[in-house]
Amino acid sequence: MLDERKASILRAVVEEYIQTAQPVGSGHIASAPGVQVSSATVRNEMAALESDGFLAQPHTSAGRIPTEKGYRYFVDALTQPSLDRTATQQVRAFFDQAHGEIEQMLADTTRLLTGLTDYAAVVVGPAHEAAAVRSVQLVSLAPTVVLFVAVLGNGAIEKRTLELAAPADEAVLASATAALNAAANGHPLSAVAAAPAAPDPAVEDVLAVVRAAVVTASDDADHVFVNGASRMAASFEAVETVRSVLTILEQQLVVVTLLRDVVDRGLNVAIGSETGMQPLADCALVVAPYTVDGEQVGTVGVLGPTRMNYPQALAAVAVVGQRLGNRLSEG
Amino acid sequence: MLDERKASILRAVVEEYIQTAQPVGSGHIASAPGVQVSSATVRNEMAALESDGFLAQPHTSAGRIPTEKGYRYFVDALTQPSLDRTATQQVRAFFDQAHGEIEQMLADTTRLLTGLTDYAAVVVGPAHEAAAVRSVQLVSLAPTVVLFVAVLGNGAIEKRTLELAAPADEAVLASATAALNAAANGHPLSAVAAAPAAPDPAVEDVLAVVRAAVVTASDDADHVFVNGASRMAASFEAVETVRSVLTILEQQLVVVTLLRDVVDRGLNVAIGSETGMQPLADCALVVAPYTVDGEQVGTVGVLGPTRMNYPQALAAVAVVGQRLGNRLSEG
DNA sequence: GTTGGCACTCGGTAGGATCGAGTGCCAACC
DNA sequence: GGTTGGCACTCGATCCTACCGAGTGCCAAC
Repeated sequence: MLDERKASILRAVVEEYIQTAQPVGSGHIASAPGVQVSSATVRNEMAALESDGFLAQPHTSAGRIPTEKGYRYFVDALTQPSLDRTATQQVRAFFDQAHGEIEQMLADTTRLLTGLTDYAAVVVGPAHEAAAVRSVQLVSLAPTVVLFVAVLGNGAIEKRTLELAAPADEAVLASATAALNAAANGHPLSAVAAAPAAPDPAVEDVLAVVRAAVVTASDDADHVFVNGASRMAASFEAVETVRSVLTILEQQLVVVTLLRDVVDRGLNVAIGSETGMQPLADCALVVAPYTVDGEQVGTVGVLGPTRMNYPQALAAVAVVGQRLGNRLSEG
Repeated sequence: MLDERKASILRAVVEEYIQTAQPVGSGHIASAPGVQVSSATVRNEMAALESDGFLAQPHTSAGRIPTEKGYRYFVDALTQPSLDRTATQQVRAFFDQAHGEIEQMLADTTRLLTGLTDYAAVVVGPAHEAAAVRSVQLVSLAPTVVLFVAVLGNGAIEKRTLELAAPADEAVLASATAALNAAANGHPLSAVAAAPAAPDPAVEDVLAVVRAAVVTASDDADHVFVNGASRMAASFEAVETVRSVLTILEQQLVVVTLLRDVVDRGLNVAIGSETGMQPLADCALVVAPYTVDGEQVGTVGVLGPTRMNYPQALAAVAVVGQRLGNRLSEG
């Protein structure tokens, strides 16, 4: 698409702009290592890159800045980037000591990612729908209030508060619990809905409530972890931009959908309008799905300005996603 | 402390400044309702208020802005403020339809508060330490990995992943579970640690691990819910201020401590340096503890700029805290 | 095709004038 | 004696102008 020289000039512009946030002129590029032509030639090439839509000029007598298309080309042309030594060590250390609750671990993973990249990090956890149920229990909280608790194979817990029409005594709850365990154990949570009708009407009443409660899907939002939103404030000059981006990050459901969309499109980077969200026009999103036991169950990602350090972010996200998947597969 | 006229001038300045964010001059005050003196008199009074430390001048020929001391006086002089009709309705509607998981409800409460006030909202949930255990269960996740799950009386769940030295079979876990239930049922979680030694060494091995795991206090951070951080970006001009405030809000442990400190000092408003946190110098925090069954178990609050709408924020926080306590007491 | 040269553009900065909101002070007033 | 109108003064904000310089596009020469 682009000849070798145009490509390397584009790369130099992107790299310089990422670093300085200033429009870059032909002079800087000409004196950059790897470009052995005069600034006049660079100017010609830059003019061509501009008319091809890779670069833009804020105003006539300024340098060039990359367009979304320019960033896109730059990213696509990247060779598989790798993390530097200390970062690799940091990731290794993190996953070596990681333990305990899966939620805690996912939350800590966002912290790891913000630490590595200095951008906002997002981790979408495994949907509970898929995990096998290990144990189900009904616990009475008040005469007509019962808590349904399901322990899933990955250590997550799914619970629902149930309101019963009539009080249920311990014996009823116990036999309902037994029936639910029989139906669900080893199966996904939805199997609870298939629990067979119980002969005892009191027990059946309880089972009916449980069946109904289980089909209302657990909120996706339960499984999103966001960290480092404050880093957005360091990425943008305009407080209004910061506000609108933060507003997006606060809507967990939107965040999940966003990541899912990007992953489904087979991308690992979404730049500006590629995110499909107008408030993220000045942002770029780098994502990587992770797999547990060979199955893609979640996503890790970072959100930063379009002028983000793509090589570093890509490497960090890829490595963390990989490691997280491994860690969850053993756990 | 201040004579009637000074007080009403100070009040007028604070109200005007809260609304406009501009230094307010004597002219505006003189033409304000409730002040029946000329601007010259107002000037004299304002000069006095300044030398008493209630007002400050950004520069010589500008109007006055309130100091922390000025805000403090204003807040202390407030008569118990009340919410307007629509807001009251909103709160009532919210708590009427509130149901389900306690965590979900607390999270939704932060949304209610940001909606009411347009400031960042914080809710600290009841500590799990105090709640009575309703049920305890050990669930095997992997040969040497067991999940300890305790259901608490308020519907919350406390869980710990345990690593056993040796695999434990179902029978061992069942009898350990029984022993734990006997020890803990109806008592706070810490009672688990007092479970008597079991005769069977295999069971006792498991119990030992559980006892050890339970004493490591569950993280306070589990119980903090923050919402509306994006509103901070609307409150400040300087992106750097926004960043530092967001950084604070991201550290859940810091937020809990902050609220706790303020409540412990018996305050319901902490202005600027009263928060004790340098990055919050331009912020004010309005808090209210809430009680469940007569006992103070948590806190709700909003964080905004020092020039926040104190009457509204105080009313919202008070009402929401009250209602939340009631709701949790019945639940 | 590449390069040095050159006229041109235009944002950014600095200096200067002006404006006006607001002040402090003072003399006059009730 | 407290209050008030008047007045000189201050100083940030705004606007204008000049100027600088980084950067451009174009062209003729290599």
